[in-house]
Formats: sequence, structure tokens, C-alpha cells
Amino acid sequence: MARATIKTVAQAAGVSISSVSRALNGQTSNPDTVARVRAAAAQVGYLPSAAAQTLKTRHTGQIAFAMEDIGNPAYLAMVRAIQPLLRSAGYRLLLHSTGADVGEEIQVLESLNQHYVDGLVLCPIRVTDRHLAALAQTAVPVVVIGSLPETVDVDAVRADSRTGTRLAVEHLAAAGCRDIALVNGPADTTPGSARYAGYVDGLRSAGLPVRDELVRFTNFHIAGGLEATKDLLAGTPIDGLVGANDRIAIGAMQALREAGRVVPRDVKVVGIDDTELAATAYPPLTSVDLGAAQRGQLAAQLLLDRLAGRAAARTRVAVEPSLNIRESSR
Amino acid sequence: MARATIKTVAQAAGVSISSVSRALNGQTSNPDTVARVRAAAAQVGYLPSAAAQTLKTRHTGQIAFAMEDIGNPAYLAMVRAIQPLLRSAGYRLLLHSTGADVGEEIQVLESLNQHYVDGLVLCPIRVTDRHLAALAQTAVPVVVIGSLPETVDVDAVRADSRTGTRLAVEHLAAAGCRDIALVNGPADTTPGSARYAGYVDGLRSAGLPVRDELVRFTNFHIAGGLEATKDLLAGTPIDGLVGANDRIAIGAMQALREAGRVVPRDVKVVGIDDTELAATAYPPLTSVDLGAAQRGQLAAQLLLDRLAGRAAARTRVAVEPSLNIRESSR
DNA sequence: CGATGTCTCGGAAACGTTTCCGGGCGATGG
DNA sequence: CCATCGCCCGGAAACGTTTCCGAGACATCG
Repeated sequence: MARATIKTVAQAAGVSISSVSRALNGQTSNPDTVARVRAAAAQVGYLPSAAAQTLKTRHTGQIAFAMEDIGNPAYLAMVRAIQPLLRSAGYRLLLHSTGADVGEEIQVLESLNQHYVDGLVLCPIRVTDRHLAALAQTAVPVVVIGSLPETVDVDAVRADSRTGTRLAVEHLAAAGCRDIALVNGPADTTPGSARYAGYVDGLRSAGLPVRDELVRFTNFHIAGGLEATKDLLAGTPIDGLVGANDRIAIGAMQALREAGRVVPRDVKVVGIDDTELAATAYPPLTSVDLGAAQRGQLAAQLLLDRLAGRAAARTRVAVEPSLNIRESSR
Repeated sequence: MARATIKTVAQAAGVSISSVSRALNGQTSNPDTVARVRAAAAQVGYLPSAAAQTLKTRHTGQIAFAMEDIGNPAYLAMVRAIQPLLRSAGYRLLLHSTGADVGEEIQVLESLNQHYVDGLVLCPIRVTDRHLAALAQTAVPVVVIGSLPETVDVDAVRADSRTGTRLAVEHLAAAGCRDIALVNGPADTTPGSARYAGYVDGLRSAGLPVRDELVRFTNFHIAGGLEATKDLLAGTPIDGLVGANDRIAIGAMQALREAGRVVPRDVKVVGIDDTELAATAYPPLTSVDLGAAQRGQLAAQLLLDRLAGRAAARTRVAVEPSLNIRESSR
């Protein structure tokens, strides 16, 4: 049998299609008619066509979340925070994993003009001029999780990962570490450069020198942390290590174990993001909480406000970091 | 400025809207016209409206993937396998995290009749009569990852987790374990019951007795594994343990550590799913690979085939398990 | 040179909704 | 009893595409 449309319902209920639409959408109409229409709709198994509704109302009920990599537990925390908010507001969530590819991110931004979603939460790991250009002319509201130039007219919520990294270094210094290494992500990413700056801040405030031989740049994965740390250990001795990421820190702990160094006795380790990985690692990993869940929640709320027309001027929010101390640095 | 529609382009190019549609969709038309239309479209920044196209072509370009929990790395592997396949076929991926709630899963199935996606990959953890009823009358193709009664006319690809669990038990028995525990998921889930059956199979084939005091049922999370294992250790002594899940196994290893038992010297541990967690755990966890990535890939391919009209009759595929031996059982 | 065919294009219908607008009808007030 | 008002309802337009159909223009063939 063919699909039930509003016409089917109208015939079954013996009313016009306008009445069906009104009855089902809660417009003023005779309670009696409403009941008849409801019954008819249920009987023929009517469900409104998403496409037709969207075309008419210019409202899709979908919101997209674009991130670098679904496998990164930091994004997982965000998704977990965003999902229930959107759902209770009646939106479906669309996930894009862009693989940190600028082209793909731009493509997502441009395709917004096709109106297949009502809004977007974007987590760029680098922000290029092409991003800014694309952001300037999107058809639907966008909220960025990350840093953005002040001049850009887009809502954003960011973590303070510079301060967060400084906290990590200060914590290690306070625990007596003198040779504190940083295994960082790529230098040309926003988080990478912020974390390097925070590392330098931390050494300064602890009165320690900045030594290039203690710093490595790699990617944000476990394997990257493992390799970079091996390389690091082949050079100078260290007694403390900050991973720019929980994943990097876990890779680093593997490398230390393989090199026969005991964490935290020989080397104390701190990660960043405080993901699920940190608590379940061995030894449990001290980590800087950059408020991923909170950022996700704020971003979703900002977007919902804007979609509801409640939002004011451009909003910029920063979330404060906090340190979560576990075995790896005791 | 208002949004550019096909009319805008038609005016700018000095042709009719039908010609614009033909030119852009590669229908036969004068190469000269095509060029003019392309130029005009680029100039006014035209992008077709997803809703209007969907309404007309009854084709959304979206495919949904519904799972229990995005945080479970087993699903992550599936998503990672599915995403590139769909993308290169021109589909966007929509993720649903249902929280193993039957109601939500049914809702997803029913909302398929709103045609907001072209197809669905569903990973149910339990299969109820309501599932079967809803599956029977979906408007779009569905592929299930999991077990389904033979009578249901739906494509499915499943893991053989019964055999997988048997392999785990046999491996432990071969390594000299006599008191092999099972920390299982909920008994009323498909994976839970299959794994219990496989556990019994394994004990039988190793000539060991089945002892109820060695079995616990909990949820599929780390915390569940931790608690259930604590409870287990308070009872009988064990020298081997199978976690129905890598997450459970990792929780179990934590409990063992807290109880002062060394893995693998005192107790050998095996997990199931062979997720990213297994390789990065300490000690690295022996785990049964149930072919999550392969299942995802097969399911996506099956769905794409069906959407392209290439598919034959109902297809049922099973993926073979294999054991990945690491430190935790050496 | 007329008939036939090919190629390209424009008009119009259709997809399934929502919403504006006008009309019918009963109730109310003078 | 007539005019007015408010409540419901039906008709029709509109959202932005795709696609069918028919009409010209031009070349080709008998």
C-alpha cells in the first residue's frame, strides 16, 4: 500500500487537509474534529513527511556536530553532554568526523547553505582564513568550540588550555620535578600552540629554565605519545612529563614502562582533558580537566538559544580548567 | 540578501528553471547552456535546497546508525568502518545513541517512516517482539548488526560471540587455569546469553565443571566489571577470568589489582571485542576480536547494495571470531 | 522541396506540507 | 427580526525542486 499522506487522513476523517494540519499541529479547531483527525491519522498510520515539512517551515529539526575524530574521548564527553540537550529540545544530532582536514571542514560549513540542518557546533583544531571566510556567510547559526579571533561574529566557547597546561607544570614542579618534558600535539594547531605557551608559563612561574630538548611535537594519538617519548628518553633524563592529551600521556606511560622507568616513582606524568581514559589507565592518570562536557553543554545551549531567537549579541565564553590528581603524579 | 534558488540562477543565466536543473544534473543539454548555467550558479552562490530535492526525489542522502552507547569502543570501530563507505557513496551519517532503551529504539524505527533517512543500520542489544513488529513495516531498508530470528525478512550481520567466548575459555584452560570465572553483561541481552553459552561450551570442551559461584552478571561498563569482580573475589578463589567485554575486563583487572592479585601471574584475564582499550590497558589485555570493523563494513555495504537496488534476497552473514593474545594471559 | 528525425528548450505539473484568506453558520445584542 | 461578531472550516497558494510533455529550430533523407 502506498504511503499515508495528509490527504489520506483528510479523506478518512472526512475533512479538508487544512483541517488535518491544524488539528495535528494544535491550532484552534473543534475538539470533536481534532479527535476524529487523530483517530484517522492513527488508523492509517500517518506520519508527516520530514522533507515537506522542512520545505514549508524551513526547519529541519537536525543539528550537526563536527569534530576532528570521533575516537577522541574528549569529543565523546562533548557529544554526551550535547545529545540530551538537543534531544529534549526536539532536535536530532548529526555527527561529522572531519579527520582534521581543512577541506572537509570547509565543505561542512558550505553545505550548511543547503539547509539540511538548523545549526552547527564546530570544533576546529586549526582556524584558517578559509574557515573565517566560510563562517562569515553561513546560512544557519554556528557555535564554535575553540578559539576564534575577536573580530569574527560567531558565538564561541573555549577552554583555557594555556592555563590548564601551566597548572600541570606547576603541579609537577611542586612535587619536586626539575626536568619536566612536554609531549605536545602538532605545533600548528590551536591546542598545540596554547599548550606550549602554558608549558613555558609554568616553567617560568616555577623558576625553571625552558629547554628545547625537553619538548617534542607529535600527533594527538597514543602511538604518537609512545614514539615521541621513546625519542625523548633517548636524549636527556626527565623526572616529569606533561602529555598534551590523555592519549599522548598514556602512550608516554607505555614508553616509560618499556624503558624500565616506574611511574610515578621515577617520572611523574600528567595528561590533559581528563577523559575516561585517565581514570582507567594504570597507574590512574593525573589530568587537567578542560571542561569538555561543560563546553559541549554551553555550546548546545547557546545554539538552542539562538535558534529560539532568544540569543543576544555575539557571545564568547571561556571555561576554567582544573587539575584532577591521581596516582601517576603522587 | 535572500537565498539563491534555482529561479535566481535561471534569471541570471537567461534560461528557464528546467534548463538549469538539467544543466546542473548532467542531463543532455547544450554544452554552451551548461557553461552559462554553471557560471551563473557560481556567481549567485546557488546551492540546491536539500528539502526540496528530497521531497521531489524521495532520497535524503542520509543514513542512520543506531547503537546502544557511543562511548562503547566496539561501536566506535563500526562507525569508523561505516563512515568512509557511506561518505564515498555520497551519504551523510546520522548517529543515534539509544542507551539500550527499547522505547527509543522503537521510536527510531518508527520515525523511519518520516523518511528523514534513506536507510538504517541498527545494533539492538535485545530484540523484542516490538522490535520485530516495527522492523516488519519500516519504509526504508534496514540492516541489523546482531542476531535475528530466521523468519524476519531483514538483512543481518552478526558476530559469533558464543564461539568467541569458548575460544577465550579454552585459551585460559590451555594456559593451566582451573577456576575460570565469567563476568558477564546482563543475562537478558543477546550478547549476554550467547557469551554465557560460550563459557559453558568452553568449560565442557576443557573438561572443567560449570560452577555458578564463578559467574556474575552486571552491566557492560568498567564500573560494572569492577564491582562484580570484587564480589566474585570475596567468594571463591579464581585463577582465570573472562570479561564479557573489554570494559568489564578492565574493571576486573582494577579489582584484581586492588585485591593484590597480579595479572597474569595470579589470575589470567581475557576480554572480548578487542577494542582500542585492550591494547592500551596495563597489562595489555588478551581479547577476542569479534570483527566489529568487519561487521560495520559488511552492514554498510549490504545497505548500500540494497539502496542501489543491487541486493538480492535477504542476506545473513556471520563473522568469525579470533583471539588476540597479549600480556594479560601469558 | 516536403517529410521526418534530432536536439534543445520552456511550460507546467507534481512531491506533501503549512498558512493565508474568505465564507458559512450559529449565537448574541439591539 | 435583523445586523454583527466569532468560530470553524475549505480552497488555494506557496515552499524549491525534478521531470514529463510538447514546441521550435535545424539538419537530413528520400
